[in-house]
Amino acid sequence: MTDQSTGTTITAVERTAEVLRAFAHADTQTLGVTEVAQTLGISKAVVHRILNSLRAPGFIEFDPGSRRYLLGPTALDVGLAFLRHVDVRELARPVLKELSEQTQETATLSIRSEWHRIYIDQVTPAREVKMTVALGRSFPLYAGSSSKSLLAFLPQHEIDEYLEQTELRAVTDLTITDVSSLRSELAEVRSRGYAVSKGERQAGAGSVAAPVLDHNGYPVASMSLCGPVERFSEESDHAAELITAATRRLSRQIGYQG
Amino acid sequence: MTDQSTGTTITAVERTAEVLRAFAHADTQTLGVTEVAQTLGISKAVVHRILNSLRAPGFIEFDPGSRRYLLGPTALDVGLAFLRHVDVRELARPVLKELSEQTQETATLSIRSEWHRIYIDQVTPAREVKMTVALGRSFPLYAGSSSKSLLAFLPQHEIDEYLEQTELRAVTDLTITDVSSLRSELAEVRSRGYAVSKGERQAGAGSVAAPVLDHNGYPVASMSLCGPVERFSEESDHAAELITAATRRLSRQIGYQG
DNA sequence: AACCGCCGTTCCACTTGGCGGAACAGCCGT
DNA sequence: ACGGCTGTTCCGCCAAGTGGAACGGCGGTT
Repeated sequence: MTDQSTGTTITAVERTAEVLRAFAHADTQTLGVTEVAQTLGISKAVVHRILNSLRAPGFIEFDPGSRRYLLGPTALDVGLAFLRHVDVRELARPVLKELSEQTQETATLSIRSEWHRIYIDQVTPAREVKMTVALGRSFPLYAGSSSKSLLAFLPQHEIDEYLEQTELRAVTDLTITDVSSLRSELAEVRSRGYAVSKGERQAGAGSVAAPVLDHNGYPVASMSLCGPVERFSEESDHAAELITAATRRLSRQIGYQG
Repeated sequence: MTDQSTGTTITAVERTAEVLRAFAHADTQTLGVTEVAQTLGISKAVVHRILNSLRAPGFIEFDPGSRRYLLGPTALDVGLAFLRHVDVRELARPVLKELSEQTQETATLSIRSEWHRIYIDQVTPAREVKMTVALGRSFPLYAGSSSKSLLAFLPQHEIDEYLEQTELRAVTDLTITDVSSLRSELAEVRSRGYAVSKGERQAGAGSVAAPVLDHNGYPVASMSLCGPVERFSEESDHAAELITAATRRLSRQIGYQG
């Protein structure tokens, strides 16, 4: 996807886009002609004509009570059409590649499936000692950084439900198996924005993971960087930085507004 | 709100709106210039310029792989801005009036508040023997058609959680107080699309209710028609028809796509 | 490899559609 | 009633937008 356009543009169309964006970014539901004109630095007459042109197709409505304008339901149609087509795996692919190259570690993408977590993609570095994960294989939602980064950002009642119904069986010697310790760890993950694991899911494996959040702030995926645990002592701060920046970018792309 | 515009319009702006709508209504994520031009009956050169103009502000993106265009994240921004300001009570008001006039019964609007249901609006007919409800008063989420129509359409795990923690105390002699009977009733409500109550919440009161679903398919409100139970024996099929049509319309207005 | 059809992109002459300043009409507060 | 502010309309002007056609690239077929 490229957003650099090189061809001819139409000023009236560009102004239309700016008018719609003004409504998207406004604190108030309604905007007046004069207000929009001042914000965008174009004449009232032009703004009025643009708004008028957007009324019949339903992008804009006029409130005669306040004599101001607001977004109409077609705005929502178009927005939801965008959502229907978002495929997080496709969006994440180039990001995984970039992360793996930058760190020379394995980058993974996981999603939640019911009360489990599944790896759905990975990019491994061109190096001999590295981690690889089994795509499609399911792991418990409490063990490892990818799991924790998903679990931590679920709505509280879903976390509670999960912790209530799940017996925290050790996956490795280092897995957190005590509920109140896990709750503390989840609070830490939320506060930091990313999760760290050193041998909790896979003995000898270190990893850093952060969630990809959707427009509802719901964690729809988790991205991680992982490798042999020795390498992760030195790299973990840098990896954390990269992974949070990458997931933040992806989150925005799928509509997250936090 | 009025969508009949009477002032001057700009052709380029109108075409922009049509281009965006073409993407919203397309079955495929991507559309080509030629395709859009044919659908809308305008020249390829114009379509190309419109799409190009919408790229920098993020409404449209170009996929160099397929050489086709798709909606960009600004489309979602604008759509979500519409959602931020939707007031279901305001949207529902004219519909409540219409329903009450058509049936000569009381039309109500309820929302869920935690594990309760609250009446937030009503329109009563000009007739002496009629129901009125206490706005703002809270009722259990299992008793009465409005409650059942909200509960039935919650995600399964929320239903389970509610039924697990709630003691089904009788509100009237006819209230369902047995969990498995209520589960059957909820399945019936989901299958039918509406709920019926005869004396379950209020002795002597009959009602038909259906949920208003948002863009996630989540029940954000419930609309009902209610009156003395004798009148509801004869009217209930007709009322069900009206209430489901009305809630379907409202649901679509707030982004429901089922 | 050459050819063809199709597509997105660019070009350019033409004309009318879009522009913007200013006037108008309506609304609200004093 | 008056004044200020807003949304709406008017109208002369010209450049912005138009659309047909050519161009360049891609993929499939022979």
